Formats: sequence, structure tokens, C-alpha cells
Amino acid sequence: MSDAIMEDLSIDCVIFGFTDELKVLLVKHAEGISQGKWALPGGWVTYDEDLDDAASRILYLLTGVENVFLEQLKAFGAVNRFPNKRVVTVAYYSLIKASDYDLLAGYTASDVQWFSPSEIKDLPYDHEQILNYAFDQLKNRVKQEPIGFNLLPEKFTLLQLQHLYESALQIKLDKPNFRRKILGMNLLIDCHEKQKNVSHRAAKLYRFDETVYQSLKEHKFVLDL
Amino acid sequence: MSDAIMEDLSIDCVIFGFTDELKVLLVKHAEGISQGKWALPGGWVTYDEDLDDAASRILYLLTGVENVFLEQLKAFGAVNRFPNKRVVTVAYYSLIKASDYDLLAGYTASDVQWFSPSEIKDLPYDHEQILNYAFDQLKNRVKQEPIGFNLLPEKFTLLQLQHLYESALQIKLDKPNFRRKILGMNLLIDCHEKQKNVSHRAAKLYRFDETVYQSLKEHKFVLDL
DNA sequence: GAACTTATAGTCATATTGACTATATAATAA
DNA sequence: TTATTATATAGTCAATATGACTATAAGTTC
Repeated sequence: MSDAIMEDLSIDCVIFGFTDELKVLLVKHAEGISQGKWALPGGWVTYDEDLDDAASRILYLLTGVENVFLEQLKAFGAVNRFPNKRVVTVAYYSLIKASDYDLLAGYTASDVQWFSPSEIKDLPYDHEQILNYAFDQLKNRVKQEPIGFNLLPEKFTLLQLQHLYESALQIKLDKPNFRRKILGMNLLIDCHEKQKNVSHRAAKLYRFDETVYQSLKEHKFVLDL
Repeated sequence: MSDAIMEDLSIDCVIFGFTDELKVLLVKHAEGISQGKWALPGGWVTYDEDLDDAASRILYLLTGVENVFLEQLKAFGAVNRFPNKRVVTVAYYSLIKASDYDLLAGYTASDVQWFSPSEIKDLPYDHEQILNYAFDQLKNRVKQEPIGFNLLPEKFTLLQLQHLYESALQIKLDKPNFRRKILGMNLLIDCHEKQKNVSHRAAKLYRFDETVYQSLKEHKFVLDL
């Protein structure tokens, strides 16, 4: 064991960020074959760290984003996915609140930035395939467990929550029906407060009931939207 | 590129087999640290094959089982999961009809056999963790797409299909409700035939409508049982 | 005060669910 | 031959969920 790198094994991270809409975190490569290109943050695994730890370390070094729960997506292992060398990569993904993190490019990255899905193009290697796979996974996850706890302000309106679902699932939802569904889950607590400084009727503010939120995460539910 | 092995990357396969109940395919290791132990079929990836191909090759060499659709489960990469050496393994799984395959131990396996989940114990490395993960994945998959096409005889009764679901999901189902649900999907075609040589009222035989089956596989549905 | 925008309440026909009960059909034991 | 049994299959029912709406309320801005 040493902290030498495993020559043929890498990590790539797909970080989805939510503010008003869904974004993806990319870094500009400072070196190597893909120098100057925007790509998923990625790097090499060392011999003395678990895969999950490698993913967190690499993400932090390249982007400054830390303390994020990374979930494994899949290993991508086509023979020619990487040029000149056989490299299998293990992809991870996460969904975070963009405004909670300061971006700081480092290590092999010269720049780091949030991108709208629509402006992403020409990703190197098989990163496009990884990203598409991550989008599918995200949609699945959103339907299988509640999201939003770390993505919205502590107090939020039902419409904000609805927008979150709409941008993660890329669909439009009916407002009254969404309210009914969400309120029926007893997941939200009425703050007995209203929005301020809005140029229309102020909406009620809610917050998550942490106990219910956690138990819904475990005892699988299916959100049929 | 060569057909040398990647020293630090392996494959492990979880093969679920269905006959009357759910079984798992294990091999007895003929060499190495776990010699004489029953374990998941696994082996090393070479430099010149895709991960998916490596999985198929290894499964075939060890067990004689071929032409199986293997789906990737997850990469397991804890630092000490394998003794004396850092090895990351990519796990695959599949669900097949046990009686369709002849078992033939080979390569690093001295024996191969189907096991009931309850009789499996003392698996080496982190194979128990992998197996448990595969069970969870199986349950998920069974709920998200139709199964049975390759697991049941061409003509089968509703009760046989129900037993398949019950053993994959490890739950009991209500017979009339299961019938209603399945028949309502228009997935089955009435063969206008009945069971023979049974010591009770013979049940109707059905077969899958291949077109509907395939389209249900793609346009995700959720089976709420 | 009128026009607008958004929030929130409520309607309704239809479909689905889980938990049942009832009847039909065949084999076998008495 | 009839009773017993095991299973198949049909049907009931109350409770709940769904999608597509309409209606009204409560604020802002012109």
C-alpha cells in the first residue's frame, strides 16, 4: 500500500447544482490530452483510499466543493474510452444547492463553473455518456425518495419545491395537484409565515419535517407525478 | 493493449436462477487464498476487453453459463476488501432460468452449484455485501420492469407467475388481486389451453405478448404489488 | 379603483387498491 | 357415487388517488 495512483482506474463526478434551475459542475482541464476543454471533474484513485474517499478528495481538489454525499453511478469500462491507455472510470454523482458552495479551481483544473445542461457540448472521452446516464439516474432518484432538504432555503414556498421537481424531472406539473400530493405526505410544516417583498400575493412558507423526511428516505415511497 | 490482466481490477457475478424458487450460483474456488470456499464467480479483467465482455467471459469460463444478459451492479472498492493487494471489483448480476443452462466448472473453479439463499454462508472477501446489494437491486428491478419472459415455460399459469414474483420480492401476494393487476396490463395472451395431469382444477395457460412485454420494458412502469 | 399575478380551495368523474366473499371445476377419498 | 378437498376464477365494496379542471382570495402595480 502506498499513495501511488492506480494507473488504470479513475473517478469522474457529475455534480448537479440547484439554484433556480438545474446546473452541472464542469472544470477546465489545465493539462493532459484534454487541456483547455471543459469536462467532468475527475482524477486518479490512489492505492490507499476507498473509492468513495477518492471521489470526495478529487472533487474537493479540483473544485473546492467538499462535504457532499456522493453516490456511485456506474463503472465505465469500454476499452477505448480513454486515449493511449486502458482506463476504467467509476462515476459518482450528487445533487447539491449551488449557492452553498464556493468554487475554487485547483489541482489539474484551471477553472470551474456551473453550466446549464443546454450549454454543455463537446465533452471529452465518454463524459457525455456518463452525464446522460447521470441525468437518468437523477430522475429515478427524485421519484424514489424526497429531495429538497438541502436544496431549498430553510423556509420555502410550495411553488419553489414544485420548480425543483420540475427542473430535476424536466416536466411541467399542475399546481393544485402538486400541492395536494405534497401536503398529503405530511412532510411539510407550516411556518405560519408568508413571503415578503414579492409583487403578488405572498405564499405561505413551509419547512421540512426532518423526522418524516428521513423516514420517507428509508421506507421507499414512489412519487407519482 | 494486450490480453494481460489489469492487476487491480476484477469482476464478480451474482447470478440469480429461478426454477420453483430463487437460487444463487456459486463456484468452489480451486486455487488462491479462498481455495475450497464457495464464492461468487469472479476473475480478472484483461486490458483488451470491455468490462461487460470480461464479465461474460469470466462467468462462462467458471460456470459454463453463457449468453446471459449481465447488468452492472456497482464497483466495490474498499481498500481492504481483498487481502494482500488492492483490488477494486465491478459486480454484475443477472436473473436466468436455471434449467436452461448446464453447469460446468472450469478455470479457477473446481465446482459450481445453485444455492438457496438460506444455505449461503461464509462467503469470502466482501461477497456477502455484494450479494445483499444484488438482492436489493433485484427487488427494485422486478418492480420497474416485467420479468418472466425467459424464466417461465412458454405457457404458464397465473399462479406460476405469481410465485415468481413472490420469490423474487420475498413477499406473499393476494391471488385475485394479482390476477386482476396482471391481466389488466394486457401483457398476457390466453392460450385457450389448460394444465394437464394436476390433481385439482386445471388452470388456464397464458403466454407473454412479446410486443407488449418489450414496450413495457422500455416505457418504465411501476408495479405496485 | 382596475388590471394583473399568484396563491389556495374545491369539484368531479374515473381508476386503483386491498381485503374480502362466492362460485366453479376437477381430482380423489370414502 | 358422493363427499371432500384443493385450486381457479369471478365478483363486491369501501376507501383512496388521480388528472383535469374551475373558482375565489389576496396581494401589487398601473
